Amino acid sequence: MKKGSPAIALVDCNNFYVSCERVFDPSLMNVPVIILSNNDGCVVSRSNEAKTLGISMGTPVFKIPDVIKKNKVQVFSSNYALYQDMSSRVMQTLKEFSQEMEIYSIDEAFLSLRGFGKDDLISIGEKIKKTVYKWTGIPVSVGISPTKTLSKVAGDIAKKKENGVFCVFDSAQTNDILSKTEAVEVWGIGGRQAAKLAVKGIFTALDLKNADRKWVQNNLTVTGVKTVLELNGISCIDLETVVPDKKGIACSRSFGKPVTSIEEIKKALSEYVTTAAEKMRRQKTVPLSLTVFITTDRFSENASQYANWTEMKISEPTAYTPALIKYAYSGLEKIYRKGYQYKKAGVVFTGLIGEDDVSPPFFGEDNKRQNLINTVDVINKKMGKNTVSFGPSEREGNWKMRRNFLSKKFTTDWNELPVVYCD
DNA sequence: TCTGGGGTCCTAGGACCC
DNA sequence: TCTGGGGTCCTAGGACCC
Repeated sequence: MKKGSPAIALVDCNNFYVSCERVFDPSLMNVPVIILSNNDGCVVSRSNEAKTLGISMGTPVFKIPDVIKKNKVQVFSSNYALYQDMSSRVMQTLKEFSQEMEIYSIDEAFLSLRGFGKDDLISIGEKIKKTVYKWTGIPVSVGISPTKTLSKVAGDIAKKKENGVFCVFDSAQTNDILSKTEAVEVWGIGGRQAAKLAVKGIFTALDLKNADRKWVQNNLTVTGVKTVLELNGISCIDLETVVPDKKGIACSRSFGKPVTSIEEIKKALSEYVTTAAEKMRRQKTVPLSLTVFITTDRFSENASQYANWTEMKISEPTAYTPALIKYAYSGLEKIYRKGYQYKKAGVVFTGLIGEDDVSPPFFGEDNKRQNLINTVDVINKKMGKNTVSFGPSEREGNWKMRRNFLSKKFTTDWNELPVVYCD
């Protein structure tokens, strides 16, 4: 490998949500732990011990009571406030190792380590792992290669290595590991594409690497071609070092229990709009349109089903929460039908443009609104979510999310800080 | 009783235009 | 027998990711 060649590290937090819980409760070490999705629905994070028990990703928790009971599996509701905060700490730490970094998801980041030799890379990887663990308590694994796609493969192998680091650069070694990787495990290849590939006799990542590019272009589009190139060590998916503004912002939730009245759905919607509007203001954008949707429980075989959505143009684009709540209500009134048991509702804001790009810009009355909303944002940031809110003041009811196994906000609430006892 | 949520990118096909 | 052709823009839907 030449000096100055591209090297990309994928740093991936191991079983991230479980690891966050373990930082604050060491008794969870070495025992099976699972974290549930919103409403305590599905399993979304598993400790290695839980994986060994055969609990798979996405399993509805109500289907595995026996496994949980028999093996004393520790169960937690999702504590996103905690996970997001721990994620920021991990990312801050990673920044120490490279100026060029892409935060890819809550628990993954790509780092450019261009210019280092292979021996250096392994020791840098080990140092990253040690430092993140020391500073945050979160275990990570590190995969390093010339492209993002190969680094993802390397990262999977790193998870099984003692030092948690794996590098792939020379081509014989690359071919060896790709021959042991199924095509469907490659980043960007899902179940549908894998099925198409199988028909063509492409089963492993190595088969895919050597596939006919024309055929791939015609059947898997340019995205597939990029994947193939990256497997060949040709980097064509760049690091996104600046976070691009979101082009759409959505907020939707399943209800804790079925909801029938429009009034109660309005309570839910006003909270969802509030959340989405805060996000839009944070990136200084306003929406051109809003979609509202509602649906009954698609899993319920007995109940009668209904689902509908409506999209509205926002004539004077704004991220002012009360104005957007009004839009959402009017959309809901259009699609709501009496006599159904609703299970989920949501809002989607699309066509987001810079707040300075709207004409006319804020003047007069709008200026007052702007000041008000800024103040609300500051208070909520300081004192906690929904300290001040718009919409119905009463925010309880069937629609509220179930979170029966929630841990504390150890890092984001003064009243719930962990307590350390010393003799 | 009980089955998550939030994004991105790409393409086919329709509408429209000259 | 025979219907013009080519370009752009928009959108719905599919596929993927964590």
